[in-house]
Amino acid sequence: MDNKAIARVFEEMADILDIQGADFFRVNAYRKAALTVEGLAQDLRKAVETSPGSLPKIPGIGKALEEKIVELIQTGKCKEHEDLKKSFPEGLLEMLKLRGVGPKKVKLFFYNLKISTLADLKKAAQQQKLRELEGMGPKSEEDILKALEEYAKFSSKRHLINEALGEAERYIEHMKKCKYVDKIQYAGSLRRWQETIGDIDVLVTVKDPSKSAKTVMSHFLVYDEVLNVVAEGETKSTVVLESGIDVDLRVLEDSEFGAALHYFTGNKSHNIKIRDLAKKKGLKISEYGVFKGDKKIAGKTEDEIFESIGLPFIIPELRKNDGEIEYAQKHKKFPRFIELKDIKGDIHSHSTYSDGECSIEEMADAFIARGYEYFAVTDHSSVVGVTRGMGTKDIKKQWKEIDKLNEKLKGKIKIFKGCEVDILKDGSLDFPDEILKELKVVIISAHLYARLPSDQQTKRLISAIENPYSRILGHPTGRLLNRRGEMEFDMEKVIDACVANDVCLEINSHPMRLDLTDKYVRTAKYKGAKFVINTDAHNTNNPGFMKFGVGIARRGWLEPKDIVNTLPLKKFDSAF
DNA sequence: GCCGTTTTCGGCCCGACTGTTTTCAGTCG
Repeated sequence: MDNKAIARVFEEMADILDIQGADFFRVNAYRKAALTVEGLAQDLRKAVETSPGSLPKIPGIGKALEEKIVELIQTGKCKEHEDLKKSFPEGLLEMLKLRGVGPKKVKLFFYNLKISTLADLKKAAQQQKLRELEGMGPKSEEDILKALEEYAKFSSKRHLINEALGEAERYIEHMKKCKYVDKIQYAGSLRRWQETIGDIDVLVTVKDPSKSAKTVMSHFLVYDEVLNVVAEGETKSTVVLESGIDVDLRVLEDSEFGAALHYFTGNKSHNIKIRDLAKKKGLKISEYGVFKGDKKIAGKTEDEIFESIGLPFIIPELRKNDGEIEYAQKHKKFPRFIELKDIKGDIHSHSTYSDGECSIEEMADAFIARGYEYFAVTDHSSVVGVTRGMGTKDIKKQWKEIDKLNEKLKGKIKIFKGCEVDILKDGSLDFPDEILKELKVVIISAHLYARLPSDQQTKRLISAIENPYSRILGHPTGRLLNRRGEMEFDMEKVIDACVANDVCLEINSHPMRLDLTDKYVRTAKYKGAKFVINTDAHNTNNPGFMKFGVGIARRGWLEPKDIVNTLPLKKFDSAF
């Protein structure tokens, strides 16, 4: 049982306990533990193997939860979880996913009307039986039907970051057409550059709030793409867009903007910790500001908020209560993390020589437009049928074309010869050495045999990493967001092999991949790994994905020196 | 269930909006 599965068990236990009406703080402890376990880079299975019966101290995991983790790993089950499940029909938990339905309502429906599935619930709402229950009325029935429809339509998929960002930017453009809008900024998981996005939070300040706040709010609701208005208030409204994504708008006074920006950017557990710190200093922090008694002492900027509790500014990407607050307390200063402007080239791209949509020259123009000094063409090797990979003849033809283009584009951009060569089942590479040795950028990637047993997969990857021509391990876990999970292998051993063999780990910026992800990036950094951030561009628009990879790198605490393609051309050419 | 410069008990972030209510509980973020 891996970390993710353990987290799911804790989450499920929290849900069941919640419905049963268990102590709120106990329920919360399970939820917090689920989040913590899911975010851990360290594989708990391994921790239990090395020292059975005990785990390293993990914040939020005490004796009881630690025992459950050990039990889950050793037996695949946990007695208390099984017992809880027995007391409950399965469908009950799915009801919690409906908008506006929480544990109390599920309990109400189940114990009064024996409703245990979404289908039952729909029937009861249609037959107007829900309104007979305490606290329910015709409107709540209508809301339930709406929520069921929404759930069926959009399921529970999270949104890819490029889609969410596009929606946010278009919405903000719309808002800017309202003349009373002053400052406007998206916050939330999008501002943290999280890999997938649940909903979009937008904050605006208005000029002369008493007169114009209402106008701004109505402007928010009349956007073309709004499918549904979920909530509508004076300072806060929520809508669902046609694409299924929620947008929350908060209307603020200028003096509150920093406090609100901080509050709506941090994840829940970062915010709780910050508020807790403030409390210990005799202060109170809310989205409206920092208060000492009744007196407001800060709120206009985020800097003020951090300053009020004696911390340096924490970049949005780190605000997930993952050690950033403790680091800030201890060091009073963060290193300068990687930024988009530090990237000098993109060394993973495709052309019509394999599954790319554009010629090498078209790709070159796209990279020149981004101000890069170099890029690498790394088309696929032949084994992956769907990618129309290159054979030996094709790649030699490609070299000639690259040589010609390098003449033509001299002074504008340098094109490096490369290949995204497939890792075969036994760990050997899909091109012979005499080809590989001619290449500047050899990316080794696994596209096939994703389901090998973990041991065998680890061996396969390490054997490929040990090939003297390997330079970059491409999209290491092979996951596709919302579509398929990570390959199973021993990440720590693979990272160690990369460090030992001077192979860089790729942060693949494609929004569907974002692979490696932040937690592994951080582990790898502390093991001394080097990284590249690439877009895996298949057309001339894809180079724009670079910012997402940079976001992941920042979330993983990377500095420019950790990343090879921050090197200017000459240094890159001699050092890589 | 977790945790401790309020330390082994008694806390545990804080506020907006909604529907069903005549003052509030539930949900959400």
